[in-house]
Amino acid sequence: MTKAEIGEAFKRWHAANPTPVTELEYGSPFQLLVAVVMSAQATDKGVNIATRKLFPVAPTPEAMATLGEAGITEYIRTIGLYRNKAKNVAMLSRQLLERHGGEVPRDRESLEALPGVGRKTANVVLNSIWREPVMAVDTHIFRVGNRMGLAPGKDVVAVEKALMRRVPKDYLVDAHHWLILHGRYVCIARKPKCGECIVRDLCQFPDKTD
DNA sequence: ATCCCGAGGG
DNA sequence: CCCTCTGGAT
Repeated sequence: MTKAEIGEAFKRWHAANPTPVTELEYGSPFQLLVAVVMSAQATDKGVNIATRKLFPVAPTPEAMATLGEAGITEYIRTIGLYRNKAKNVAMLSRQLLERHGGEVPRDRESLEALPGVGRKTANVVLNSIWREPVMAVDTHIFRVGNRMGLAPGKDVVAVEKALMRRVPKDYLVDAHHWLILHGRYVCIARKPKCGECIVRDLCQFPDKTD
């Protein structure tokens, strides 16, 4: 895609959805952090079903640490990788209390030092809570970036760098959510709905049969 | 490179 | 049945 085509694509996504937000349900930065950790290789819908019961019981790092790994497990058994996630969320809550006064740190270094938090999750927190211009590249964005020719790359870091370089500055903060939603509902992994795609004419691989 | 790991869709 | 879902740690 050319620079002009990329600008046009984001212009359309912006027009269709001016203020995109995550579909994860949360009531505080802490809850967003926990929800994102739990969303690894799982659907937002599935995470929301679990957190709707978990967050009222454990809305804060204090309550979550008290609930503990075993307690958390009972609420998230229906989510994939639940053993790792329960352990990470319990440890992460204790670490927030011990090192950060129970607050979610704003810098990437501190975030990535938390158990279960890697580059992608740290970027989601920085972007969703403080609207910082960073790109969290997940399974959807990696696929869309490569499939469209928007941001080709062999690994997620390569795609992240390509997006940071190619997405127009004015659209960078919201680009994460537009790309996620596009990947989730239109540019689906198995069978992309090219017939419903608003950027089809800008894409390098539109499905001609659709 | 491998493991973790349930639910939903096709 | 197989693939996918807002990955991270080893």
